[in-house]
Amino acid sequence: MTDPAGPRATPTPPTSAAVARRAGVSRATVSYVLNGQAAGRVGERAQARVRAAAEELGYVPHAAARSLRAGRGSIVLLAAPADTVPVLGPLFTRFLAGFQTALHALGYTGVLHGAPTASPLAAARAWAELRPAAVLTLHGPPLDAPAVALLRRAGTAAVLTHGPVAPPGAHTLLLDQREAGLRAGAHLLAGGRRRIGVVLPAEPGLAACAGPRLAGVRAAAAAHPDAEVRPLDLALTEESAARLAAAWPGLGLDAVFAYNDEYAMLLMRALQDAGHTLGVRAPGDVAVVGADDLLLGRLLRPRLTSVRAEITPPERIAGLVDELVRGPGTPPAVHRLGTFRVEARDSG
Amino acid sequence: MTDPAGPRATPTPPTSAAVARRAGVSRATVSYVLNGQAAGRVGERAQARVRAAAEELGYVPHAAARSLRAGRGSIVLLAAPADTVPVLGPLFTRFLAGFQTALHALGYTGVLHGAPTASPLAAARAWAELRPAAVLTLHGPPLDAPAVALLRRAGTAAVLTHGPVAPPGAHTLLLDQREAGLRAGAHLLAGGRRRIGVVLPAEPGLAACAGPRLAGVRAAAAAHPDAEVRPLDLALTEESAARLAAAWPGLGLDAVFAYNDEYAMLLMRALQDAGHTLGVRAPGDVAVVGADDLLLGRLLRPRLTSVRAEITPPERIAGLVDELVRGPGTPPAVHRLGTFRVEARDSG
DNA sequence: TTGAAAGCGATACCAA
DNA sequence: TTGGTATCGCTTTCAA
Repeated sequence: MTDPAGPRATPTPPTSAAVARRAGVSRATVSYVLNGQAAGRVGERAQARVRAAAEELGYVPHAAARSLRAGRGSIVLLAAPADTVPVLGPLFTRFLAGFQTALHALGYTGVLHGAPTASPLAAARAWAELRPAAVLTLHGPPLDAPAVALLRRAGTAAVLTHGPVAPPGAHTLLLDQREAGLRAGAHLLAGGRRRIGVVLPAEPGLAACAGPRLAGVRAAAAAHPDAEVRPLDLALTEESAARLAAAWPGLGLDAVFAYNDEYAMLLMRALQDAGHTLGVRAPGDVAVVGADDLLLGRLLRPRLTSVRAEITPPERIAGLVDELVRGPGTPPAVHRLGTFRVEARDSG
Repeated sequence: MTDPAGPRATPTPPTSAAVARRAGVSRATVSYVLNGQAAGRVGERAQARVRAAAEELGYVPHAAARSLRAGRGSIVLLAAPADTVPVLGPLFTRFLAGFQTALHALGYTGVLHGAPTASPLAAARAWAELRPAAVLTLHGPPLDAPAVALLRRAGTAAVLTHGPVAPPGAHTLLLDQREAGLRAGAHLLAGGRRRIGVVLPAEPGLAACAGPRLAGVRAAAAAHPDAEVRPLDLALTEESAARLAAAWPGLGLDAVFAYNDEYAMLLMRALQDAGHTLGVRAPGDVAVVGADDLLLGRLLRPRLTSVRAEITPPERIAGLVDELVRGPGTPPAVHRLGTFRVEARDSG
């Protein structure tokens, strides 16, 4: 009579005590053997018996109990507000993949926690419950001072947050979005453009990147007395793009930094579609620069000029985290997460 | 003399005992108050003192201790092999975002764990250490029987795995990739196409989807005695696409299901670029169908016909997980994660 | 070479 | 209405 539910969840999962009983040794011995501390302490025969018993029972150590006893957990929390994860794109997910693998190699469990969070403090509280060894934020609203203080009080050895400046006690992971705008602006200005539009996405959650990018373009323009920068609202829909395209002649712009390759393509396409009636040619009359260097930018015609982030290898960041966790006294510093450069192609 | 490291990690984070001392009550009382079990047990004044003390100390309960005591954790593990996360695209990340929010509302902590996956069993072991309330796999190699058995023995109340068929003890989350191929094939056949190429991505990690999709197209073609299906290898590079395009006249195909909008776009572009010399017009001579309904498919000209997954609302899946966790006896069943339909546009 | 036992933090039973 | 206390699973010190 087989159980229709298959192998059922045991009322009590096997513990190290169960392994000890089965192997005929004490729980201490089991612990030594299974953690590689058995050299010179436990006999060969006993070791073999313990390993066999663990195998047969399907024993898996209880991470919670272990970290409770050890006083420190091995979870590294990658925090990203749930509602912004989708828009981060392949750049973020690729980093994430490499980072988790690297952390695993160092003995940590990297975990992505999408915070459904009103305030940074509420998010920090939720994270602190897990007593993570480290917390990193890469996107969304950066941690503020109270949030950092809470995490540190909860024993988080390393707190790293993105953004231009970190609150006291937190390290900074710098992927300066201003730089993206700066590079795009400088590129366009070097190409002789002077009246630059900057797309501000209407989508929520992108404002955190969009603001600094705009500021970067402004900074680049400051060097040219005759340059002008104008923000443009755009949602990721064809209707919104058509509206913006229709208004284009009145704006008198000769270039646009479109926040992102997708927005860039959307806008460029709308300008092309409406171009005949408006007398605007893209990219002839208006240079278009995107960002993130997505595949689509290379496939569409004209090929899209794009600002690309060159991210620090995930292994390096993982190594940094490990260092900080092991030396919790390390004074906060700024760590570059990457830099930006322009991949010049046909659109501008 | 302020500490340059800012608020330092306390040697010992505040515990419920600390709160109890500060409030002048016992640990039990603290527990009652902070868990809403205080009604009719603890006096108003004591409650207020406890809450104040917790606030002042920045007390955050220790999830490990709690789940150790409770016997079950509140973590819901979303397992996705790290190396395939990047290729899942916005569809997956959007689902993830909604799912984590929904889980949070139900009192769970949804967490994405990119498995450094040698074998399903090794991955399962890593997950089991966290004693999650539930484990879901949505992509990559599905769990096999030993992996499921391990998780269940470790007390995981609900194990849900994707793929056509689940091992004993696991529920099935069905997003049948065969259906994608079936719909694409049926659409092309209905349009009069008979010699259908099916792109098999060279990128690792996609084979799990690609195989069933090909099988689906074959199934659709089985209804037409004169239909023919031919697999095509393609990597996500312009070189690979150019090679395939150059070989195109010899293949004699009048349609292609390109796995994905990106591959579709890449191939269509290559065919257009090489079309003049080859005498092949896309989409005239060859209909192109993509999948995932990415934005770029709508921006491209001609607009790309695409097979789109309509995913079950994440709240529903979260509710299902909650149900299964609370009724661990529930016999395994198949739960649809979504269905596919064709979004017909200009390319086929 | 092995075992007994303390204790990590939170909870819930039972007694007061 | 409250407090003492056993307990969850594991590690580690100390004693045998």
